[in-house]
Amino acid sequence: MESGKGAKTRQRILDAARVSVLAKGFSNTTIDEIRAEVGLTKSGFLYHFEDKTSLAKALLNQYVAEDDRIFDEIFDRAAQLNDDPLHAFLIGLKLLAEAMGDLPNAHPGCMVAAVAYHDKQFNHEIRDINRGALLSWRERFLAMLEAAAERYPPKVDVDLQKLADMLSSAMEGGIVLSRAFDTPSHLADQILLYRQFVSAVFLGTRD
Amino acid sequence: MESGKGAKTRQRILDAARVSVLAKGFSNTTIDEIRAEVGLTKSGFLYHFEDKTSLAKALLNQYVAEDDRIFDEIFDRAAQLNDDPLHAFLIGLKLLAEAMGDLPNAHPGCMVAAVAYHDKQFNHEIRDINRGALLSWRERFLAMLEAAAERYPPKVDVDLQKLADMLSSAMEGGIVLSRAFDTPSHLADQILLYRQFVSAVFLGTRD
DNA sequence: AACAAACCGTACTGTTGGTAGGGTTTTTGG
DNA sequence: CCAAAAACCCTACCAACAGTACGGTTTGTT
Repeated sequence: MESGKGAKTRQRILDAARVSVLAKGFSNTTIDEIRAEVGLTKSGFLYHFEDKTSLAKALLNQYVAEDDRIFDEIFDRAAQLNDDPLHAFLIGLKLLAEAMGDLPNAHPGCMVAAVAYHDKQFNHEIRDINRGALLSWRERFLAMLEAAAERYPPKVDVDLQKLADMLSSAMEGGIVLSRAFDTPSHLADQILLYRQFVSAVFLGTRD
Repeated sequence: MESGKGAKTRQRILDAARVSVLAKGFSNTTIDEIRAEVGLTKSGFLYHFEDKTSLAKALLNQYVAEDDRIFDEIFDRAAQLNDDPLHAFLIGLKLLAEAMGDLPNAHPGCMVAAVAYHDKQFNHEIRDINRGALLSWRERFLAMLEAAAERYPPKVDVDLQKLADMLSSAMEGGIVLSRAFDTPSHLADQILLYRQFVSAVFLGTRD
């Protein structure tokens, strides 16, 4: 049971760090800044995280976990709304677009991409978490695509694994656009375009 | 005529900076590191760039310019190979995928995304360059899509501007995947998937 | 030769990440 | 309630880095 006071402080550190990192990037977020926000001394901070890399690791892990929860929620609900695997996936994508429309900064992709771009700076452990998250998303989406493909023979010759990766890619790319233009809707737009492609692949473009 | 010795040194600084920034991110690239690579003293470096932000600006500007050149080259050549606007675009996408397949790190998207993620750290000037680049890509791709749409009535109800942005998004997302998995081919794959979507939009999915 | 551009040298400031180690308060289990 | 462990605080320090300041020297151009 990790419900002591320390766990709560640790979480407050992670919350403060998340805000700053998503706003300014990891390197531009200082320990002193986070420590002040939480109301700790430097020693207090270092009691919870031995160094900044350790903080990055915890931050990324938490993000990935939260992400899995969100995906579970959305696609489970979509599956409830429609028994057909393809249409459940399409409904899930619409729900996903809605969910991401307001808060692109809250999406884990931000954190994953932020880490992917920092690259060499981080140790192997963190890079593995990153890669692992992308791989788990691939498996998740691929399973749904394969289920859809069984009932609907694809009308476009695509590699389903790449098509699965395309959703991750669309989210990462959509986040870049959203941040550059400072308009969150771009992320939702890209997810919906992906949805149209999936629809075209399995259902064709017939009116 | 900017062909003096200073301009050459300046370029050597930019070249060295590019390598480090793409490998480790901007914040993790030190002036001292670049200076040593070029064989300068710190004073010598600061003679060419008054501070690190000025270097970032020059780096981004050069990247965007180089990018425009590459796009010009590829899509001009594609237009030569086929008079039809749609097929010229599709050919261009294939050439683009080939060109990006080997060297995803060389793509400006890396730099643009790196800046987009750093965000607040940079001044408005740099953010504007970034946004301007994405806007110019949008216009470029949109023009080709509109030309295609005139001859081929879209079979999928898509906003052409968003479809234009989707290519930028696919490249940015593809770069994230390529870097995370350390396999350059992901970028090419995502461009080719985008190509298949464009084909489906204008030509349909009929065999 | 004159002048400016392209550097070098040195010394210094402030911020940040991180180390070291002892001290104090708070929480918790027996 | 009491002892031990957890959760902090305090002070001092180091090294890396960005940036300032400013005078001096070399190199290229005309």
